Amino acid sequence: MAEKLTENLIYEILAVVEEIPRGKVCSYGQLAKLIGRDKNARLVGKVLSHAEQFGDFPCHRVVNHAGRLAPAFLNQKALLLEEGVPFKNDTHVDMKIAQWQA
DNA sequence: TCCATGACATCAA
DNA sequence: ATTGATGCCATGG
Repeated sequence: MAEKLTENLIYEILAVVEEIPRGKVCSYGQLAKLIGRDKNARLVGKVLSHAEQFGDFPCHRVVNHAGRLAPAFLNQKALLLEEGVPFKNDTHVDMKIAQWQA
């Protein structure tokens, strides 16, 4: 029973997350806007935190607006590196290049 | 219903 | 770059 966060919302977010091309990343705000809830960036994060439980989603391709990685996602950096995402340093992605353009 | 929390965003200093 | 404050919306107790 995973659908606690408005099943509909989850579907919209995950649908977009799945669309993120390899080697690219997306910000929560950008994602929120794509699903029609530009103010619900937090919801996106909350949903993504559960996304792994719903199935296999590239939640590691989702970072905050600063290109900062998730707080409890140690493998994220390695995963993104594997996909060819350019890092500015150990904690930030080069959004300038890696941000996904929908 | 009210209050607290949150993998956020944006601005000011 | 870092910290603090404010906004925004949904969830859970």
